[in-house]
Amino acid sequence: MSAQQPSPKFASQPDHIGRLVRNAFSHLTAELNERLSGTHPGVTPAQNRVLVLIEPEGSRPAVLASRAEMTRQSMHELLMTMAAAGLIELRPDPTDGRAKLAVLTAAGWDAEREGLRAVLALHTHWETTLGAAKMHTLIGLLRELLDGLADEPNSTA
Amino acid sequence: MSAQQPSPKFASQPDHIGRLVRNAFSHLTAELNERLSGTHPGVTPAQNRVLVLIEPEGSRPAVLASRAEMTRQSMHELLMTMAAAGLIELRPDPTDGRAKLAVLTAAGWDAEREGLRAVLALHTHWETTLGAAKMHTLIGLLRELLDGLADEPNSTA
DNA sequence: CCTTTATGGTAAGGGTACCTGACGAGTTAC
DNA sequence: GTAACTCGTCAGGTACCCTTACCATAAAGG
Repeated sequence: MSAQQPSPKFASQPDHIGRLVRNAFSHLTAELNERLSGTHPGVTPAQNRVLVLIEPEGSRPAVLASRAEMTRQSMHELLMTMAAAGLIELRPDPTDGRAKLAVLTAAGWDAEREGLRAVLALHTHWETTLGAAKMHTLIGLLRELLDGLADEPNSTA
Repeated sequence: MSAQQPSPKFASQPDHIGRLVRNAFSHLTAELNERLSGTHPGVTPAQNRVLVLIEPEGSRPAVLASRAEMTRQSMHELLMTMAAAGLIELRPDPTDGRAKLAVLTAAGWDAEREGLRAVLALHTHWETTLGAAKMHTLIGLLRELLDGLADEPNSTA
């Protein structure tokens, strides 16, 4: 079976971009989870992402789904959970008998603000760790990379 | 319920570090998935991560779990799936009656190599998009950030 | 030797976050 | 008015994690 273990392969693989981005993401979610654990325990990362997508007037689930790049069904489940948690309210859309509107409750607004505050704290933390200048460079490079990738017609798009 | 929608809040939130890292991670997984979809359809991201952790002589599930920073149980499930898929083989550890050794099969070695190749291709792609010099800077900054975060005694650690 | 204590795997049961496919109800276009 | 489309939603499934509990083996102490 294991006919081939020629190279060390275990040491021959330092930090590549994949591992770095993955680890940064891990740190990100871990730190955000921790920062939010004391305040709104029930608000999951996915829910937090949805919170900031909901407009003040209320948003349609299908619109949110496309904004968040997921299926209507996934968004539906997320919204049901959030409604059960009291973060949003689902009311019928007066302009369309099929549709509904997801609107933030007071608790939802609070949760959203907490989430943004946590992101800001994370930013500050990382900026302290890395230094303001380097942080600025890092953000610029990431943005440039993502813009570049988004502009490509082929592949993942 | 929605008693407070004072600030625009929808436009007032540009690219922060959280969104950037998250998006980079999304691009990463999407691109890797696509690159790997043609070759070994059954190898999931989590499995790929485990593949590179298995030593040539075979590794104990408990060791892999701590390396991957998950519970023994989660690693166990992952390994069972991978064994069913023919990527690894679980044999009893001759030096410890309780333990088992996960060893890569030929298919496992192939899958691992495909994974690494995909990461390399991704690196090349991003390097092309961003430019070699900037890519180098980006990698350096990410590594520096992660090192800095890892050195901190408090919080997430 | 024999018993306590640690450790390795694993069975049972949960939960989140996604997916596809199908369907009825309402809307829009012809 | 009916055909085509879109909306939310039900049903069912997958990947990847978790805690709790149990049993077998191993190691260490008396």
